[in-house]
Amino acid sequence: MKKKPNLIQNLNNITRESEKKKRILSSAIKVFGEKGFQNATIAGIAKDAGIGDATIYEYFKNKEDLLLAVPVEITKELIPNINDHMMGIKGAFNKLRKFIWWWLNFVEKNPGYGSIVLLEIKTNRTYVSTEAYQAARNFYQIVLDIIKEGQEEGTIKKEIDVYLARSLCVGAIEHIIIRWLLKDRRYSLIQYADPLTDLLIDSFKTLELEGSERMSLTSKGKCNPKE
Amino acid sequence: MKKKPNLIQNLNNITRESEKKKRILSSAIKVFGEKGFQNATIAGIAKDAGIGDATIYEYFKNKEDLLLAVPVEITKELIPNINDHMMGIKGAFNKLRKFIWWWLNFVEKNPGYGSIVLLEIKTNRTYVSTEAYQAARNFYQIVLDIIKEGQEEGTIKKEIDVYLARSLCVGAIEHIIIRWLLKDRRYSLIQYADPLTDLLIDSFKTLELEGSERMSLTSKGKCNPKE
Amino acid sequence: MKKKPNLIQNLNNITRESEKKKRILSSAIKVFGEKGFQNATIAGIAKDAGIGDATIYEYFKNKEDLLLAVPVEITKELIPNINDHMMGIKGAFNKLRKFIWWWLNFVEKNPGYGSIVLLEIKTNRTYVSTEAYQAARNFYQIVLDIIKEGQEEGTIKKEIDVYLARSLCVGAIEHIIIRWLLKDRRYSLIQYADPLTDLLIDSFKTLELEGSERMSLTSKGKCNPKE
Amino acid sequence: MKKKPNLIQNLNNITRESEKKKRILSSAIKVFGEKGFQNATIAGIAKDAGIGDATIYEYFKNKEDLLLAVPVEITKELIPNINDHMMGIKGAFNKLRKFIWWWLNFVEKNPGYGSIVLLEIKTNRTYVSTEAYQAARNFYQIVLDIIKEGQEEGTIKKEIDVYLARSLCVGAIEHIIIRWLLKDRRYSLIQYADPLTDLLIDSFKTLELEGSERMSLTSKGKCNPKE
DNA sequence: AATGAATGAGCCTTCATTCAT
DNA sequence: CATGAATGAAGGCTCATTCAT
Repeated sequence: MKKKPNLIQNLNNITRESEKKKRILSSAIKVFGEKGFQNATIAGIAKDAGIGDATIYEYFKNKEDLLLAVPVEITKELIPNINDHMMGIKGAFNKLRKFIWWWLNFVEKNPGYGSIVLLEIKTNRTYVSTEAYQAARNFYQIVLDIIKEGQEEGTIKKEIDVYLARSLCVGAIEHIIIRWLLKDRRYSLIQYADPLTDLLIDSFKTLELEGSERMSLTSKGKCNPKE
Repeated sequence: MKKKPNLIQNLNNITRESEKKKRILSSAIKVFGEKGFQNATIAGIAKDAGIGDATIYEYFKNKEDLLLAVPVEITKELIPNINDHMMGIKGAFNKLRKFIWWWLNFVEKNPGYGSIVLLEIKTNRTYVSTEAYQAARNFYQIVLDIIKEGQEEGTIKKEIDVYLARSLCVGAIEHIIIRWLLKDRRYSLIQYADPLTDLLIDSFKTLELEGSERMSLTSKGKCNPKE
Repeated sequence: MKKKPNLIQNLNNITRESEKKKRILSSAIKVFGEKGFQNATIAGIAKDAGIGDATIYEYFKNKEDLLLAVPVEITKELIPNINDHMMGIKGAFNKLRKFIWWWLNFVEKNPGYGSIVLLEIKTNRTYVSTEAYQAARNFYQIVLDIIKEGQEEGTIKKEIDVYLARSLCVGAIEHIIIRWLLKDRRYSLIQYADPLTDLLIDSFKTLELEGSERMSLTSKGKCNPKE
Repeated sequence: MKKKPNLIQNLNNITRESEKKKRILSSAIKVFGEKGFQNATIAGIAKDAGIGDATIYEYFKNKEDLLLAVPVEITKELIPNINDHMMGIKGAFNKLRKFIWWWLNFVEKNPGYGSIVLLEIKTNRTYVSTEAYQAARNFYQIVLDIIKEGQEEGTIKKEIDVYLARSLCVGAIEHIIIRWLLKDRRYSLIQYADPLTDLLIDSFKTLELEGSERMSLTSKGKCNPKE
């Protein structure tokens, strides 16, 4: 009674369905990101998406499933995207700098997504074992790879535990992001990219690097060559 | 009928009232810590404390008030305690090492408290402006003071932004703790204290320190004196 | 599975929704009327209406809103109804007699509604400023109009304060009804209609009317012509 | 430990006890009158009386018992008081005028008591069979006696049903009082005494009285002497 | 596929009442 | 007597989920 399906629409069915799914996901990011998981309602997300409540259950098992779908789906696009950005960059430290900048920039542009991952998913006991949690964490595999690369190329101390080094990177980034998310968000996130990277490089770099490679890394000329 | 009062109990009358409040807080830490705020119930906390549901409302305004009371009350004891532990320690890096160890050790012994602060309070938009949130964050003022002290004594680079440095410390510590809280907690937290401190010192230290002070700091002899 | 829909039901779709609302209102009148507002429960009303508890909240904001909806909704039907009954009746006293009879008769047939208006709404401080209270009181505007009409036609003393006269009418009617509601309700209310009207007419009438018009008013020949 | 009882205090025990009871009753009238039965709390009444919650239960069985004690106790003082005021007044109509004035005046001076009787007791199904309800209603026995006296002395029509006549009086008085209680109470109640009495007298009086006795009753000279 | 009306399960909170002191 | 700390019982309300259309 509502709309007669025709051939073309049927042909497009597959894509159209995923488009509606994306619309739901988009509204979910928005609403979950603004209100948090508990305070968000299915009705609210459905209304934002311009669909009926029950329609959400056509695409997602339940409210939790919808929340968890966010990082799973988004990460699918995120990792190719960051990999694309990484191409052509040489050296672990240059890559690290790029990654940190890229991540801070992405969250600043997509605070809803950042909220969901950092405020909802990553601190919820029940989500540790889910695919969503893995997806979010796998994202940081990139950092691990960078550190390993640095060790292989000799710029990062070999005696450093790579997982601890990753914790240092990720912990600092996330800490800065979380503070920003909880505040008024009026200041820019990306301003932290370079200073933070500098600190991390100082922490990781082999001693021989002093005064040499680092020079080319710091944009602000903060480094102090030995002589 | 429940317990025969004796002289000592009578003498303790004044303290006994606050002891019941402490019993509630203790159960709140346990239950909130295990199940999270949303999944915890007042009935569950009351049962754990061995009291009636309504009694909780004699001491706390509501469920949220009880949650927020946890960091407020505990921090009151925590800061004097850590200050006490800090006494007699010389040098910013030695203090930092001690602090990290102390904090990791405390959370390992009190995972419920850690859960409440890191998983409930610190990532909740609605609690940002509360006294509880401030109490939890004020705890890290200690780190800030240590960093400033290091800059004054010349062991920490003066060009470092102290707040960024604190974010590095706190972010890393919390990241390690959160992972531990969400996992099975079967491994020890304090094992990260020294390696993490080493990484942070490398990040903060003035270049001239190479080979001198740091030698005495690392217990594991990881440092590489320039020769 | 519950009931097979047929054509007629489909045609009634629009009305069916308001029919469910009416069913809730009907149960609310019954339960509130029997137990009073405080002792009535949403669960009880829902059960009486044969629906789930939550369904009530689809149609009414909360318990209080449901109570207050009763006079608002009912009065909408009541006033046209009484106006219809008044048509074709000449003279203020004849109208007054009819009104009193109609009102007593209505309450006798709908004691639940009477209870809600007279025992819950009209004696509750918090409901004075509500639409419900106004609706219930506006009903008595009819009495005011009758009295004014009587003064214009010369049958009711012009020096009488119309509002005081209304208080006399309404106060007496309500007093009789309240007593009936609180008793076993085994006696008939409408028996009071004529005697009460006679008393009121004696109170209101201009002196010249003695022995003339009133004769035709009293059905029971109680009047005593002057000789 | 709190206060040492001495002989004199012990001797006064009996009176002191009833004084405390009166203090509780006084606070009950105040709090019940202001907030209504449901919204009033035992704690609130106890606080107003300057005693502990549990003390109320030393004098009254429960909250309901305390409410119902109000009219029972007060009426004990009220009826002798009004009887005292009635002394020396001749004629049913003069007595009626006095009674109406006295009652309106009393409520205006004691709105709390009026609220309890008219808003809580007299409209509550559960209190119909209580002593309190009877006490409140027995008060109006006075009106009944006045009407009977009027019939005996020939000033009130003998064919009037005395109970209906009482309903007319009581209904009108209470209606006026209830409106006043629910409004801001800024206008005076006693202004209604004379006009209302005049209306009632017109309703009750035997026809022969026209122009004779009524002359002396109406203060405003509204009467129309026969010649 | 899409919907929205219907719902039941669940929990916080209040407060009259009691009892040990 | 007087008390206040302790409590159990009870109910309104929300919202994720379902199902008939």
